[in-house]
Amino acid sequence: MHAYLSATLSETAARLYPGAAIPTPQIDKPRLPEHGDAATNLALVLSKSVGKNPRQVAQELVDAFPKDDARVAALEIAGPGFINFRFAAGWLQHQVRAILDQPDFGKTAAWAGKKVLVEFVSANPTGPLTVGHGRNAVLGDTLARLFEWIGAEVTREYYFNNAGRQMRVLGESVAARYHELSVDLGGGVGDGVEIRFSHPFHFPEGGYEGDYIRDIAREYVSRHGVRTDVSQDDPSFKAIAEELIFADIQRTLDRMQIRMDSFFNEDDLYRDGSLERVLDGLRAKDLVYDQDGAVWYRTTAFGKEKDTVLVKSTGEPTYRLPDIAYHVNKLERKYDRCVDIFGADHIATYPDVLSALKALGYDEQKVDVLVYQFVTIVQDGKPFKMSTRKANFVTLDELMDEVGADVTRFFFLMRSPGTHLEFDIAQAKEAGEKNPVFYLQYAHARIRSILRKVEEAGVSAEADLGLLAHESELGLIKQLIAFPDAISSAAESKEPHRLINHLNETAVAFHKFYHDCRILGEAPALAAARTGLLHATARVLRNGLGILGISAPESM
RNA sequence: GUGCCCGUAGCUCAAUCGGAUAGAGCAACUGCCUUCUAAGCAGUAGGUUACAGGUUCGAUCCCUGUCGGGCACGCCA
Repeated sequence: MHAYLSATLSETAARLYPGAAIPTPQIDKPRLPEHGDAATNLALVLSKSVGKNPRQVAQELVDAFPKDDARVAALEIAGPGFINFRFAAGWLQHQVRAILDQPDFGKTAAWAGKKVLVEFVSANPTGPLTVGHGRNAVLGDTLARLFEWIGAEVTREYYFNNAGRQMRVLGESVAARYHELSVDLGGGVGDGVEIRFSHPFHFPEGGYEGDYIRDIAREYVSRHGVRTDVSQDDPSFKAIAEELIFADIQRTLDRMQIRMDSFFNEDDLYRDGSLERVLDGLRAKDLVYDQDGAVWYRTTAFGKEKDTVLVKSTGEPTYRLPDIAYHVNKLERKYDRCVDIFGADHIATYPDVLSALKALGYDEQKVDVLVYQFVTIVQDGKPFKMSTRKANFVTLDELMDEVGADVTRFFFLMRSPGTHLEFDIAQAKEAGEKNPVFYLQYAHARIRSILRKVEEAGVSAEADLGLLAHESELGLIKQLIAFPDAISSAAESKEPHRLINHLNETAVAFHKFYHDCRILGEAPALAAARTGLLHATARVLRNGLGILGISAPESM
């Protein structure tokens, strides 16, 4: 409908004002129902170039508009020169049939044929996922789902590093706990027996203090027994830590309905020469130079105050070099769009990646970054500073144990990514009945319940949808047909909360319908028509909740 | 000190890429269950959109400045 209005307006304007440049008419949904079902500001935009006042332009457009009564019931001029359209009831009723005919109603082909990579979570396997990771994970996965609904072919990728200093400290932390445990066990010989290790052990500086490290140590003992000959830096400690922690992370993601398509190990970039290729390429552009034994990236050439080290004097790259190489790798894999999900703390790093990509001859416009603001954890009414290393955190698993996966996902999605999200643990735990996610689920459950009763009563499935003329019925239909636009808007803007807002409005429209219109007890033909409308509404809610990764319960 | 993000009802947040009278939820108050789920509905109250200017038909949105909060500024990741 919007496309039809826009195109017709465009033709009308071109016919009226042959010389003028006609912009693509913008069609909005007015906030107030008195302003009709769709509105355009075209007259206001044109008034200057045409040299007439906006109301006059609007009048001329309305007079010349070839009104198709089957679609548009009325055109009105309002305010400073808006043109408001009212949809024909017959057209609205017909849309219900269209929804009923499409199980995946809401899906569009806007990005058909596009390959999109969404990289998210990307937490190194040093500990369980915390609520801090939750926003990243849920935003990334929901964006991936949104992109799929506008036709894209999406890959979910998890980028990780298992070779750095943090992982070394992790392995040593496990080793230290293993040593303590072995002493407690008396070397496996018996309590109180003193055992001797051939190498010294100590808890590392800045080591990981969480209990999960002890769990890993216990698993180590159960697999290998007590070995007095290993040293603290034995690779077996890091290996088992990585294995078990990764398994834990994937379990957590699984609980949240997140399934990765690909895990990308940063170490591959070291092995296949990618880092050298990036350095050589940048050096050829005179953007890389050596100084003080280190290799520098000339970021001052792009307006930064200081240049940036890419390779330390120790010969070890900083994280920025593999970051660049990783994005080169993504673009080499021929993705049309590479979306990164970053917390606000990484906001300063990606301009370097973009400038390097451009310098190397890649289209950096294909890289698209969603930066979300931090989650502030509030516990006992006070902000709570988290640290994985100090074991000072709330894990996503603990959170889901308390409030469930649906509430967890919804909570991270309901706010705009750009604003700080306050996560009050106590409030989330007590959320229960008052939680906003239940409002949506309840609407769906209520519909399903009615449909079960309707089926028992034997209401005919053959519906004359032309009987849907009540204000609440038409209002609900208008809400339903806006669903595909809500999806593409949320996807294009990378703001999933827009879909939540829309679904909330849909639930409001349904509850109003429920309040005003009954089914059982009505004349059979009307009951059948309303049953059709309920099926369509349930479909929109179910599809919408599916995009959010939240269940649509049959009953509550 | 420099850069980025944010500032909207008592609290948490919306406001459809500059649109018409700035909206929800929670908290407060008033009504509605003999009828398909009251986890619902209807209503009342709550605002100088931090502040001061600017751009134009029109600004919560764009520009400048001030104040306040967060983050980043390392041969850490």
